[in-house]
Amino acid sequence: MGSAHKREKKPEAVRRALLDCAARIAIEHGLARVTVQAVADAADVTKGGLLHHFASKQALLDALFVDLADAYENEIEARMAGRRHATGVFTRAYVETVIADVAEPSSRPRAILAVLAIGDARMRALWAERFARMLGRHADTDDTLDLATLRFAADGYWLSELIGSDPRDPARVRDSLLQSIAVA
Amino acid sequence: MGSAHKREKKPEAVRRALLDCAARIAIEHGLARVTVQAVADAADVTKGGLLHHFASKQALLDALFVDLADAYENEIEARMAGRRHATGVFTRAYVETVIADVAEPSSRPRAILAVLAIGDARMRALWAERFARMLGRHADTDDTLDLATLRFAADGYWLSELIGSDPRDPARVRDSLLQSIAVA
DNA sequence: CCCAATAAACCGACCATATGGTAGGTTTGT
DNA sequence: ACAAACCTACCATATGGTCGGTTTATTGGG
Repeated sequence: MGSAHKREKKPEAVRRALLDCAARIAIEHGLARVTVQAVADAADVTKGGLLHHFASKQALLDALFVDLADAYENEIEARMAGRRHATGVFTRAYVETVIADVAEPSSRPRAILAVLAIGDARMRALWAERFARMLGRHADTDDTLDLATLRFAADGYWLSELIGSDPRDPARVRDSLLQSIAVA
Repeated sequence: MGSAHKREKKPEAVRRALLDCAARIAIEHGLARVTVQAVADAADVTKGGLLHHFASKQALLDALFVDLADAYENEIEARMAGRRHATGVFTRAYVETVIADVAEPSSRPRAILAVLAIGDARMRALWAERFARMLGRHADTDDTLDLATLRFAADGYWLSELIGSDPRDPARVRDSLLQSIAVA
């Protein structure tokens, strides 16, 4: 409700809340129900309040995309830190990150990212470009078809969990995939 | 334009056109732009005309879902026809079908299905249920984790092609996956 | 074989609501 | 006092949907 102007002002927190709420609505109910009003309500702010932080709905979604994509990439890079620069380092971190996303029911950056990217053609391009850059950075260690296939498998598993079509134990799938990297 | 009431009436063709146009808009521009008006325009019918065939927008999307899901399942079953009832028959047909979907730029039932299912929580449930049934029918030959992983890989590849994040040659990916089935 | 009568396909205008966005004011922080 | 955060009220448009009419196809009786 509209009482945020009487309480303490913490714009950074509100901005975060707006992004989080938009993300939650997107996974829980679908992209179509991510309206300015709905997000504002969920974040306990008025529409005007939201539009103060984000110039438009597009800006909101773009910001959400960037926010999630950054978090996602950072997580992968973080998992790579300290490991030997060898074949499959990137793929290993990638698989771990993707599987971790399905294991964590709340806050699923990957899932929301997909809902955004699949639902909107514009975001697809952004995502493709970003991913291509990320992959290019590790082309020397991870550009084989076999490794790509492992990443595909992780993505496919992740997709199946998002939809709920073929439930499998995350740990088992992860171990199975990581073992294949070791072999390759 | 609204001139369909002067020309020959072929309701079946119009119905198909409506479904096809809805599908096309969904992949090309995103689910958000699949409006009753847009679909009607694309199919060269008025809104009233569309609402005559489908009681509501939901009904349109539901029908599209059923239509695509049926076509998809039928294609898999068709690919299985005549093959020995042995380990991996279903997975083999599944992989072939999914890869064929990315190879065919026009008319991509799988892609549209995903756009629908990922974008809307309700459809996700429908898809999950349907897939579970299909899988259950072949549990005796295709319920191992290894085979599931191959299906995941096909899905992941397919997803990457939808977004355009990691382009690979379909035939190569397919052969690589099918070979793994033979081994397993 | 013709021709009403009936049903189905389709249109056009209209409606209520939801939506994204704007403008200007009020409250809080510095 | 000044600016940033936030709200209220408002606007134009888009959207899903309804309703009654018009056009085409089908069908049964003479």
